[in-house]
Amino acid sequence: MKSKYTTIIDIARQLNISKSTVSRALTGHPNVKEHTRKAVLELANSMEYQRNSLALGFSKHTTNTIGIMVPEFMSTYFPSVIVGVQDVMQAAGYNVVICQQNESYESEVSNMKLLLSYRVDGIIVSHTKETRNFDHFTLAQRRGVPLVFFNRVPDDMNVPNVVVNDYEAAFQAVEHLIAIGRKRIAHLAGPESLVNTRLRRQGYLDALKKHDIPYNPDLVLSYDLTTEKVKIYMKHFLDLATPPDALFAINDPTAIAAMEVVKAKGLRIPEDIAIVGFSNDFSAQLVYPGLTTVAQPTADIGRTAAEMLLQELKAKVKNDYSIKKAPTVQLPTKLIIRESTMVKEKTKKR
Amino acid sequence: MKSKYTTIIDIARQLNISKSTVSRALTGHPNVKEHTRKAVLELANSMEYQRNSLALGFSKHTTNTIGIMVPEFMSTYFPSVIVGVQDVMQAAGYNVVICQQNESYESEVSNMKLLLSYRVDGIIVSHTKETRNFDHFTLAQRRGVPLVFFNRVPDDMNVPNVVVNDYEAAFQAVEHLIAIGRKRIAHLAGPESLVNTRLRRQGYLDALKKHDIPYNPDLVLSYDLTTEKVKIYMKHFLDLATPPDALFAINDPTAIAAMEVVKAKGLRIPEDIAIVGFSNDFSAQLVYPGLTTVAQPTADIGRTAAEMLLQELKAKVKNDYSIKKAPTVQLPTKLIIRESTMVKEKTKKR
DNA sequence: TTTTTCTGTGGGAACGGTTCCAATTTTTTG
DNA sequence: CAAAAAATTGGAACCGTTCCCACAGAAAAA
Repeated sequence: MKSKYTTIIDIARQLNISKSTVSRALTGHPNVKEHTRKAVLELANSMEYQRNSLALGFSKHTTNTIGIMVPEFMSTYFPSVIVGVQDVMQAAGYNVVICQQNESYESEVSNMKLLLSYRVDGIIVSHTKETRNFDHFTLAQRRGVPLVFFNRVPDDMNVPNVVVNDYEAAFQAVEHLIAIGRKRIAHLAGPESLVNTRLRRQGYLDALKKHDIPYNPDLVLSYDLTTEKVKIYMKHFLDLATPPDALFAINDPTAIAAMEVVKAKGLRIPEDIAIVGFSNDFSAQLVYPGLTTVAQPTADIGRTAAEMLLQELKAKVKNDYSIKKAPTVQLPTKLIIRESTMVKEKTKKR
Repeated sequence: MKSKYTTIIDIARQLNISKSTVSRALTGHPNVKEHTRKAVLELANSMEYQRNSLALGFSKHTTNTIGIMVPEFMSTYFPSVIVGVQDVMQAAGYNVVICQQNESYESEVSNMKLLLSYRVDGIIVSHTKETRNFDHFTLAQRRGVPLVFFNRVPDDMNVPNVVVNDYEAAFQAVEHLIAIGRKRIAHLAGPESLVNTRLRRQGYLDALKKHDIPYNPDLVLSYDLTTEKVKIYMKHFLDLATPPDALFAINDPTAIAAMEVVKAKGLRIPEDIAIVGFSNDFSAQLVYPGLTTVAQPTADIGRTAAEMLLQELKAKVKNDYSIKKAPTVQLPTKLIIRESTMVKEKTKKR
């Protein structure tokens, strides 16, 4: 069955010239007579010719396409990183294909293989919460496909990455809670597998220490980020003999789910319990009361990751395989204070 | 420069057999001696062989990959449709690549060409708000690449699609506003280019008519869905001599932006103005007060679209090109009533 | 034993494009 | 006007895989 796509051979036959010439005319090679080029371009246009990227990538060993793999996109974090990536990549003449893992390690491995089998030129990644084995990533490296990580970065891979200072941001967030007079600060942490979890918890611990607040293990719980579970953990916190007067949550969905539980119990935010989240998801400003949270420059993260990948791609072409420390870029965060931690001045004045 | 990828030829050479046999062993062709197959699979494994999808697609004229194009993914609507699509497609052994248009017509055309140049087997689409010309879609059809639309469907293309009954849903939403006693119901509509806009407005108009509420053109505005503009339009509504006592918004982001304006003006929701949105975005339950809205079965929409595409792909293989009316599937919506339209019983009782 | 039917394997074309090299044509130069 | 140089074109190899065809050897049937 003849394919319905026009090929350069079709064009060549019609014009009675060789396919080499057609190819040259279409790719803008200088050595084609103006007359010929015009004829080719016109016919190509009228036949709706469209280059076959499969054949091209196959023959050139490069596809001008990069992949981006994200663990999920139900929060606004990853989508807006992606927008930043596309921004830079499109300007550089690259195509971007997006893969979404649904937080499943298995999907991650198969998406990785998919991208490699399509011979993408490079990949930008944030791994799933389940990922503990990084072989599928080193495989890409062995194949000479540059990787750039963001947000969730494997500990022991020497790979370029762009992150925020999770430690510092968490430290500041907790200090803010202390500054408004809270002493029993709970922390709902993420899964141990994520660097972010560990760094943010360390920030939490060190902020407590700096202000001579003893660390209470009862007030720290790790969980797997499935927000249904937040109900259980928050109930646990609130049922303690002396319940916490503040919560630092690993991210905004967690914080928001926690708020539901607090409100359902008839407690007031922030009077009874102040709450801080992380990432400044779109919904953080919508919930009632507005959620104090650490803003991340998502689009910038995407743009920076894309630029780093372009660097890698350029270095690769130049065969610059010098083994050096992979670069890490750290972008600034900003604590956004909203009602969930706002001491009401009015109440005091009256 | 030798590629770093293992090929079947590498394997054939090492085992001193022909590449045909290697190919057969790897693809599970029956005519291979068990002994040979085992040797091939083992060596392939240890050499980390990974089939070259470019070569495969190129040679077989089919890629086992479908594309999905969405206008944006900052709201939760499209991401959750995508999850539904992936669900079905992965089970059917297809890969899914995602393209995002940022509501730009130009991106839509170039993403379409990208997908076609990669010879995807089919495409699921929701077009941008800017799209008025559908040539890039008919091009795909001429190439024999089946399309399935959802949510935003071109008017005059005979193409399979899955939608909700926008008319009916809007009708119900407005009737609900009338039921709680509202008479001056404003409508912030979307751009004229979208079918959804026209259907929902018709639902709005007919609900008014049914309840003998005269149509007031001052209370209906079309806008381009850039939420910054909502401020202008809402101010206009609220500054009318007799301002509206209810708002039916084209979608949830619009409704939520409108709520901001209303609250900033010191008016109460729903007492002064009741508000209804559309789609039941994740944020609809988070805003204060909770937003009444029309829930769409997003994951089902994705799954259904995927199943329809699989049908098309199957029909295509069987060379079943009978020209018939393309199927339309309509999925049910559900009006979710929250505080933004909830008459407070308590207040009455007291 | 001879013929027929399977099995397993190898060889080579095909897919659509790029690219290098050689051949041809055109232009320039002496 | 011939020779040299430059411009333009054609031919063929190549990329990795599938798949059809041919063929050898083994097993089954005659």
